Formats: sequence, C-alpha cells, structure tokens
Amino acid sequence: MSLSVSPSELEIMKVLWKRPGTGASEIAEALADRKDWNIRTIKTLLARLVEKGALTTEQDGRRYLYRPAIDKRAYQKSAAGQFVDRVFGGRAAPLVAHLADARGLTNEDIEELEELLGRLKS
Amino acid sequence: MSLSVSPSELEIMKVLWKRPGTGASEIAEALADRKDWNIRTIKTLLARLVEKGALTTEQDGRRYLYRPAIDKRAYQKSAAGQFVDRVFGGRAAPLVAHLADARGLTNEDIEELEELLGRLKS
DNA sequence: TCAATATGACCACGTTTGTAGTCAAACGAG
DNA sequence: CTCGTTTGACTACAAACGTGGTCATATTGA
Repeated sequence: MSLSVSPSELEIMKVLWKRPGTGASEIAEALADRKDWNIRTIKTLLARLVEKGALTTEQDGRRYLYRPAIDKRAYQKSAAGQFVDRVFGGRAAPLVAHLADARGLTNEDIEELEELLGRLKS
Repeated sequence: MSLSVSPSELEIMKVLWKRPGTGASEIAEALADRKDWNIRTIKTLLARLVEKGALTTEQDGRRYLYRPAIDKRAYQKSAAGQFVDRVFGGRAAPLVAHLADARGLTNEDIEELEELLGRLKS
C-alpha cells in the first residue's frame, strides 16, 4: 500500500492533517498564501485523493468535509524510507550529513538527534 | 536549476556515477539484476538525461559513452533538501527519527551520526 | 422571486514518466 | 559479399500530474 501522493496532493494532505474535517473552500483559504491555486484545482486534487483512498468524505449539507484516511506519521515514515532507499541506497547517515551541510541543522535538531541516538544505543 | 531526475532516470545516473564513461549496453548489463528493462528503455532514459543536461556524451566509434554532468553529492544534497522541505516542513530531526523507527539504523549509521554531531557542535 | 454564487460531477489538455517499437546505417561472423 | 546484430534517431502511447474549464443544481442575498 502506502498509496502514492503527489507533491501537490501532499499540500492538501498537510492542511487536512492539521484540520481534519474541512471543506474545499476552507482548504483553499488555508492554502491561499502559499499556493496560487484555483479552487477548481483544489477540488480536482481532492477528488483524486478520495479516489486513491487517501481521504474520506463526510456529507455536510450540500458539500463534503474531507478527512485524511492515512496517518501523517505513517505517511512520513513510508516516504522517508522510500526516499532513503532511492537516493541514498538505504543509508541514513549520509542523508543527515547532507542536510547538515545543505541547510545547517538547528541547535534544536542537534539536541533532538543526540537524544535520539542516546536512546538507540541503549 | 537542479534539473529534475525521475526515479527511473536516477537508476541510470547511479550506474554512471559509479562508472562514468560507459555505453548503453554496459549500463544495461549493470542494471540487469535489479531492473528488468529492455535496452530500448535504457536508451530512452539516456536520451532524456542528455536532453536535460544531466549527462554528457563522448563519441566512441559508432556509439556514445555517457558521463554524469552533475555531481552525485550535489544531487543528493539538493534532493535531500527538497524532500525534507516537502515532507517534513524543513525539519531534519523528525526525518531521522522516522528512519530509525522504520528500518533501524545500523551501528555504523549511529557511529557516523555521532561523529557528525560532534563536529557540528564545535 | 431572481440573479449571483458556491458546489460537486465530469471533462480537457499539455507535460512528464515508464516502457517500448520502428527504421536505417554500420559492423562483424561466415 | 550477405545477413543478423548493435546503435542512435525518431516515434508511440498509456498513466500520472498540474492546472483549470463546463454544467447543472442548490443556496442565498436583494
């Protein structure tokens, strides 16, 4: 499984992970600053996501409310695994090294990672 | 820039990063175990990569030898940045946490990461 | 009541991607 | 020399994707 969600579709998913049970026009509002998308475009993406089984719908009067059918963390986990396999041959360390180099990890990131490594070693 | 390379195209790039200056049929051999691709398919991917500027060619008799025009590390860095932005809102630590959870880091990974964090802190 | 509007259903259309087929020229085995 | 093979050039074609239009209906503000 781990149905494939395209980059544009992912933008929709992000809104719905934050506010599950939202209608198309509210989603459009939520995206208005980041994405210059026609409401039609958003509705098409919603329809495709429903068709794929990534969203469920609930009738609310004459419109639908949308809700993610897949968990955000599960999606991220699967996407991360696929990405590391595809681009880094499955090795995580070089990926982190690149991130550190490309954009610099925040202190918060570094602390989190140290904490994480500490747990992994035990 | 950072020309987009599709997953299938990336497989070709990987072979050429390992052995730059290779012809189509050798690439096909190198991929034979992993990918069940017709030689035509490989040639199409090569042509697209050349067209995109991701590969350079050098005539060798009546065939071409292909060579990456983009550096592997640069590609990985850019791809990693884009991925983290797209899926993790730019935060690296959650990504690493997911990887650790999803597939378990090897001891080697953990050591490498500790080493890396050590360097970042100084 | 009536026109502007919002909504879902369905359709459109160019681009990218995956996966090959055709063709003609060149080369190599006999 | 002749035929099968290899190669690049060009073509094909369906699915996925990005982006948005049409249409009929339902709603709502004037």
